[in-house]
Amino acid sequence: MSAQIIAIAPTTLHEQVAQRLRQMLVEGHIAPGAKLNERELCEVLKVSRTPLREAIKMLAAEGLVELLPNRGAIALALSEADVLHTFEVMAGLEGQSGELAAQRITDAELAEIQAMHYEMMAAYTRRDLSAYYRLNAAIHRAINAAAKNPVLTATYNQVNARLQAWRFRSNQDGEKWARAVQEHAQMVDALQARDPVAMRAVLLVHLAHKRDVVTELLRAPSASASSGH
Amino acid sequence: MSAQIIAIAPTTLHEQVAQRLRQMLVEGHIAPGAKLNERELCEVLKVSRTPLREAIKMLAAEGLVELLPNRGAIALALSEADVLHTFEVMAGLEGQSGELAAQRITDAELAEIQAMHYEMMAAYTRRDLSAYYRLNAAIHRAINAAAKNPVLTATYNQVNARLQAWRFRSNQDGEKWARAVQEHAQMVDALQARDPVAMRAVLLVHLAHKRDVVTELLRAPSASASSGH
DNA sequence: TGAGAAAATTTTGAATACAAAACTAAATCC
DNA sequence: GGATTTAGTTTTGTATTCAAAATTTTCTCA
Repeated sequence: MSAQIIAIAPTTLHEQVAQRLRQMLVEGHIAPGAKLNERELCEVLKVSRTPLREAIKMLAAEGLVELLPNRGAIALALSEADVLHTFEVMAGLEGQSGELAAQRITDAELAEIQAMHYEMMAAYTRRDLSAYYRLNAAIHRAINAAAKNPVLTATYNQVNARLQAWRFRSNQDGEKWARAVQEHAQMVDALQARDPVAMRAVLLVHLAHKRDVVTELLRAPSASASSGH
Repeated sequence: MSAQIIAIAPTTLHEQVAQRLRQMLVEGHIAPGAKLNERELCEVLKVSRTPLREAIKMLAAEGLVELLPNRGAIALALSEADVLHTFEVMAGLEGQSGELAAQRITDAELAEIQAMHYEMMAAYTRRDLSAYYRLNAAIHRAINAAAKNPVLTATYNQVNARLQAWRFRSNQDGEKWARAVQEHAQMVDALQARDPVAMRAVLLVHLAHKRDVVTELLRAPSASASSGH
């Protein structure tokens, strides 16, 4: 009881600041390429520069911001080539996640993923984009967890964070959405069959398609206006 | 000319401190699990606490140290399970590196890797462990570079850094050393044949064997005494 | 008017100062 | 004597201050 309170207890200030900045970057409140003004952020976050700067250094190590010596930090702005490279790595990590998950998933974990899959189908049927995104992310997280490798999970999350700003606004059209849903069904099948090879294959295809959706969007100049939230 | 000087020019202090700490951690000058005393490190590195703390935060984000709220930082101390998990991820990343390298390597890059391979064979024949390590690392770096994916390279380097402290002292016996050399020959063959599947397979095996060498060492309590340098 | 130089301002980088938490050790009590 | 409490010290976390670099603005001169 008291142990739980301690576990939840407020962490250090720089940790909290890092968390909030991460959120602001991922949700696009700080635009890609935008300068992180220390004075401004101090006022917004109500902290002094010391913990703010420590947080910025952490985000730099995570690859979410870039440090320019004597010029502060700017929010990560991925070029198209960067996006392709990042998706390539993500595909490898997701593929491995799936491969390991198929080997290590428990019946309970599988049942939960199946349940979330049905919920996602419901959201898809209703064209409820917000719920769909939430469940989609939860399923991918669950697959990752089923791989039972915390290092893989951490690496995956870190690389994935850099893409979140884009995925957040990836409003795919009907055909591609249907395709993604179908791929998700194949994932559940592969997990049920405990087939690592099939699982890896599905996830590689799935990520390649996600990549195509994002790069298409990247080429459309009106991209910045669209958002599901 | 002057542009090059500027490019090499001294970076910020926290960046330099991070670099030196990284080195100290990887080379074991700071033992795994040891506390990073800020006062001490300030004196050793001749800097104030501000840039030191910023550097420590970066290393924490990289996973080289662990932050304990109100207790400072300790050097990463991997359990055997951590090492296994890390090698699993490394295998995936190296496998992908090899796969991509086989598809994208240029003739010049291949020639250089072949040359380094022969140099490594010479070092092996002379049982020159130091030169062997250096060339071995250079070859793996070259394969990674041939994959032409900077995100993959960065991810690989970051995960790999956590294992460096162990590899540094992985004094393998004759039989395993011979096996590793043989695997390297297979890599060169696979690259020459531009065979991504074979390349991936060789690297997965190679990493599995490296993992076995390190875990064996990890179980031997006298591990801390041995070192090749 | 406009390009370039110089001064003022802002902003970042680093050191110092202060506050709070954790650790150490002495002292007290049973 | 041993355990516990309490005072003292150390160490970490955060705020503030100082210095240097970069940016902006103003001024000068063609």
